[in-house]
Amino acid sequence: MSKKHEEVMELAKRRGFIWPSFEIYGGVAGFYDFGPLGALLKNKIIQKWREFYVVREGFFEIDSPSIVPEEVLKASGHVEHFVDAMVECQKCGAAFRVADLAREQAGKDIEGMPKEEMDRFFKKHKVRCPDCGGELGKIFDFNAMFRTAIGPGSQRVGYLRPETAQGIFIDFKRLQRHARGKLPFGVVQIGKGYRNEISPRQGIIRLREFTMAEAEVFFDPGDPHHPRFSELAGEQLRLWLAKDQEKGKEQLTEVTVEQAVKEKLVCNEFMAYYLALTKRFLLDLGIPNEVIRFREQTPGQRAHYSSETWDAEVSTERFGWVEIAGIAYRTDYDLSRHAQFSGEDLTIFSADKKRKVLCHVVEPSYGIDRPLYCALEHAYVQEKKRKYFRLKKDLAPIEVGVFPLLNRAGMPEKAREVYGNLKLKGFMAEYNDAGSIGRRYARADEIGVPYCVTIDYETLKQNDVTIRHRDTTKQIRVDIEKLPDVLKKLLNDEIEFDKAGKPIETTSK
RNA sequence: GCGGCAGUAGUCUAGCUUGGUUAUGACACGAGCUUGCCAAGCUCGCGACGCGGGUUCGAAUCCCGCCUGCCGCACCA
Repeated sequence: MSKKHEEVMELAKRRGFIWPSFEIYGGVAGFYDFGPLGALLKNKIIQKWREFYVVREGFFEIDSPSIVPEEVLKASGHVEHFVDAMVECQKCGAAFRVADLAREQAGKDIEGMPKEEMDRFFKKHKVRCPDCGGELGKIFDFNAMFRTAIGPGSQRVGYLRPETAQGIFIDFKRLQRHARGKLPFGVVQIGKGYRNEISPRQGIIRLREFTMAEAEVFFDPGDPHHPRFSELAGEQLRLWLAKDQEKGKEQLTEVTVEQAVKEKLVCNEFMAYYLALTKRFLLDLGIPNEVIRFREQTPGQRAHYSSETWDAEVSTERFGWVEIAGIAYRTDYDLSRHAQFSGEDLTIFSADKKRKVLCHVVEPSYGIDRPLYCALEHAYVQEKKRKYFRLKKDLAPIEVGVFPLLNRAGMPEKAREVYGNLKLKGFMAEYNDAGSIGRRYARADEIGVPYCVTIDYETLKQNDVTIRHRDTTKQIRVDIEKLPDVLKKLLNDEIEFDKAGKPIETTSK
């Protein structure tokens, strides 16, 4: 049992980052709420992701429904691959798709049959375990999508989306027009996805409802060159190749992005580019390089739509290597399926306008909840006297704490004034005058507040304040008029702490 | 989903074996006092037996079901 995980979760729970959902009704496994600080943190992670993919990559962001009619997910292959009735052998424990066994042993297609009927059908046809001949257990749904009915009456079948990607593929015709027919172009969607896990157990790592951020990059399969490949070509990647995994070798292959493509370890520039971008994103969340690796999925592990997939994994104390993002080469699978099922022509003109092509897709797909946990775990610091989240400044839910040194001589009033001004300037600030100054610093550290401003006797005389740095507990003095500007520069890493004001010595008891 | 163990204030915890006063303590939190910089101190206060049923005169304590968590198995497209 990992002590760190327990401490991180205890702190996260106590201070309002993460709570089990539906607690007063006993809770439901696989669901977590983000409390006030957790919601702020999550939004900052999402915002950072937007900066990477929407601002810098220039991808279009859309927002489509999370309830999806059945035809879409039939076309995408999810109905076939997600909603399987399963049965387990009671003797050897092997699990099988009910539909497969019925076809093999009774020669009948029972897809869509109610479970009770399937049970009767299995008894009637004496279906046994194909591996050991053992008795089979009760039939159960596994890993199903959440099913629902759209509207009354006819009850059109719908599902809660298992991924946001389909919303993008569905809109392809309008999106490519929005891109004015130019290739490549990318589209992203950030939103909830749903997977009805059988027994989610790893806390926030395996949720039944989770936030995902997905990008679909459309390109001409005849021209798989990323226009800005050179920008990331030199980035180092640590790859765990499928062939090494199959041989049971733990060894990682360290190459540059450029080498990865040249040596055909990664199938094309788009895939390699987004591996590198994913690495940069994780580093930017404060996750150290040593705990990041890219694992190539073996053919058996890959989803039905993918011909090559790399998982970005982060090592955690509690859960080992955790998949944070998947970079999948979806080929033209989705577009061709939707073209086929909808009857729409989804081909477009190639860059040279000489050919009609069906775009290929590379998909960097991220969970948001998992990196949030990883960022917390890797930010958690236990020092002699204090334990706190050393969150990156641009992730900290509260940016600045404002405290009066003492509750007398007009200090609280002055502190509230400073606090009010900082809020007006857009800072996520918190005022606290409870207990002693030391307690306030400790409470602020705990939730990762990078800077604390203290109003003391000097403030009242010379209109300046101290700023305290979370990581070093060092302090500087800064004029109140300059405070917002200095804080902004500090938070943006534009200035060094020691040079942002006059360093001061404090006398502690 | 199967088997084993567990669940007491915001957090940690005593009590459970052997049923019986107003459920223990600490920390945290709030108010007041105090306090010249890193969880100081004093006073007061808030706050819990996971949910439901059963046994019993009486249940935190014994029994059953459910929920949740942990461990193992299975599952994780």
